[in-house]
Amino acid sequence: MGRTPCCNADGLKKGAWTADEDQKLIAYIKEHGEGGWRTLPQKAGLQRCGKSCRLRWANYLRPDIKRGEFSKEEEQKIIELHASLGNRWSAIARHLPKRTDNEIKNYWNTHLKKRQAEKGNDHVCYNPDDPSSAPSNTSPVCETELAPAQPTPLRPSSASVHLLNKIAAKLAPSTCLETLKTSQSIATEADTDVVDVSIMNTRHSESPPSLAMRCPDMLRPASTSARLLNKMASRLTNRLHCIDTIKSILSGSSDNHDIMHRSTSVSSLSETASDMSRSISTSNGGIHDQMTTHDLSSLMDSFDLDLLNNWNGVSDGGVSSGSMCDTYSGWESPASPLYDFSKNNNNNNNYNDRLTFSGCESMGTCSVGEVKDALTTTTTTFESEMTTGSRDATNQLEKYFADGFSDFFIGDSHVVSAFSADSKDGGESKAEVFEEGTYSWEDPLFENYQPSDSYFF
DNA sequence: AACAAAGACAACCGCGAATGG
DNA sequence: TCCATTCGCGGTTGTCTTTGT
Repeated sequence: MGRTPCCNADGLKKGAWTADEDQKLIAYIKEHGEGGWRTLPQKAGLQRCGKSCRLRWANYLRPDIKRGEFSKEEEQKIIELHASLGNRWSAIARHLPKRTDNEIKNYWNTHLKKRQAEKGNDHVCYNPDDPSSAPSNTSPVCETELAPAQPTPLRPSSASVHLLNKIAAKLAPSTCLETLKTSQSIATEADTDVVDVSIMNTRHSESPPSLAMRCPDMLRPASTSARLLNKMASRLTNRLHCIDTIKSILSGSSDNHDIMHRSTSVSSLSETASDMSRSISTSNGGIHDQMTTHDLSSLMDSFDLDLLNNWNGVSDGGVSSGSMCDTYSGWESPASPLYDFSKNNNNNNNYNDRLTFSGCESMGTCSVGEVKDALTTTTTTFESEMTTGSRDATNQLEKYFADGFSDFFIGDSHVVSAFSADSKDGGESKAEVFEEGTYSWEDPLFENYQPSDSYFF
């Protein structure tokens, strides 16, 4: 089939971007989010092709990009990754927080390539298609092995918790319960303290045999409904630090067999929310009490947030629109000695201003302020997109769940809903199971609903 | 000071995979 | 299932800056 040119050259500007163009692009994306690159220039008033806009945004304007000198650690990491992955810059970039593939590529070509050649490292030109070109002490690493599934912290607002719970509840089938039960029993055997969510991953150096390993069918590619949600997730959260969390939540919508994903999704929500809760509350004692109320708005108030002025995001994992299942095959084991919140529930600990998160290698560390930004952007964007229905993806989602979106009645037997935890639950996260029936968030007695069973993470 | 060469990096191009009607 | 469209990726080019002569 013929490929249409990415843009009509007539009247479209090329070359260096001006500050004015940058501002237009930033303003548009701030308001409407990423995506729809083909129509974006016209809507944003830019005489550029969509592709140019996307590149400009992705490689230069995105707020979560770290620019400037590469550190020694980053250099070393690039060298190591290049030895394994070759010129797969996007894959390499996933391991370097806040660095773009283009930047890494340029840095390699202008600095490291020559240096490595001078050192006589023969893997400079490693070709993944030609294993013989690989260095003797390394072996080609497949994408699914190296690509980090990057759970990122999310602490939704109370409203967002509801929204996400609605989705999680709608998506979670009764079979999810078995996974939850299984994972809980495994965890009990392995660690009576705190269940690490990585227990449900396909690869974690210290995990017991994962469900996925025992049930390969669980990792089937996402179906149409999953694609729908993938699209929505990417539309809604491309620029967000919490993209992977939401992505993992939403990716649990695969139609039939990927229980693995679904259970991971539910636990990811609660796990990361719990981590976020702990990390923020322990790093800033002044807001701890507010966190226990599940009311993020008060938390935001305490930070004196100005949403429009808090566009300084943090790294996102990037969206690979078609590889959700691939990239969610496992959590990356942190290479650096990140603080493991899942093993430390002592809220009396004193933390530095900068926070680190277990299992979030791509994120590295971030400050309280960055967490705040991520929360702000995530919750406001997610809620507005969900509630206004102004975007295609949202419309599609609402259509998809037209029959009772506001309820969380699942199938014909159970309801599973993931809740973020607070101190009342001992700092843990839980999934609750309700007996058969229809439940409504709008019900004033909602808080009195009694689950028949609860599972803690 | 003038010019050329090299370096650095933003931006572009084309391909292929993913997506959706 | 087909096929037009969209998007992401990796290679390459263009342009500006720095360095050397």
